[in-house]
Amino acid sequence: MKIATWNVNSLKVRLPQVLDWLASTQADVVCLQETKLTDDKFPVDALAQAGYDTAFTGQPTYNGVAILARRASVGAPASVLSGNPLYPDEQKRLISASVGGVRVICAYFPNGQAVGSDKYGYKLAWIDALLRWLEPQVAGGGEPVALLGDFNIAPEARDVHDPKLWEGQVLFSEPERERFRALQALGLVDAFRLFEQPEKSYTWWDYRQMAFRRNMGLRIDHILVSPALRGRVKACSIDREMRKREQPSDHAPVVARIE
DNA sequence: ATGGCCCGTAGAACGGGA
Repeated sequence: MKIATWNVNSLKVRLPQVLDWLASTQADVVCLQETKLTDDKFPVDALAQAGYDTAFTGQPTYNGVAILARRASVGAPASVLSGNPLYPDEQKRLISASVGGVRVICAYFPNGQAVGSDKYGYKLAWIDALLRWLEPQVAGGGEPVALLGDFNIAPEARDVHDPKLWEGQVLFSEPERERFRALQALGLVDAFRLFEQPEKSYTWWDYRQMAFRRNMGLRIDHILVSPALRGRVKACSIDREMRKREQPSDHAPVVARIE
């Protein structure tokens, strides 16, 4: 089973690319972030025609997350839950569903804007609530858990093109990295780091400064798996191809293969 | 030295992203 996460930065704009990418990768489960679509505008039919059943939650202009499940291989998303019951939030950043025997959690962590800002405080509180909600799910004897999404956290120096420049900045500040470690302390494992990876592997590059061509990026999109899945992960990689296209998302997909 | 882009909502700039 191939599972993936991709911040598409508007599913309306990116739908043709998403359909192309689904056709070429044949991913079984895909978590999307920043759909920026209200539910009435979600492209249910186009994705169904491509072979994917969907679960989604959105709002005007901002945020929005979705889980796509390849009907022929894993069936439709089941037991769909929008949001975190421990953190009522009008921002649509979280959706989870059971797919292919895995509890798939699709998350769009808040950006935080600037360290010390209100949005930064919201980011930390949002993650703390996520931790409280996840703990029993990861520890419990239920379905194995996969947490996929745009975490808006670069966990280590090697995940940042210029760690000195980014030290203390939002996305790489110590309180954010500490929370990433708290997710790991629950038992969740960074699938990407289970394998030998190229140096300077990133998932996001600013649209400005020709950042992609210069590989000035951050690794902020992640796939974390619970202990029961760890041994079943056979590969994990960043798919840079879509970032090379015309009118790309600023994020690249991350893909993991689970046996 | 600074900021340089893209998207949505607009129906011009601006908030937000990261």
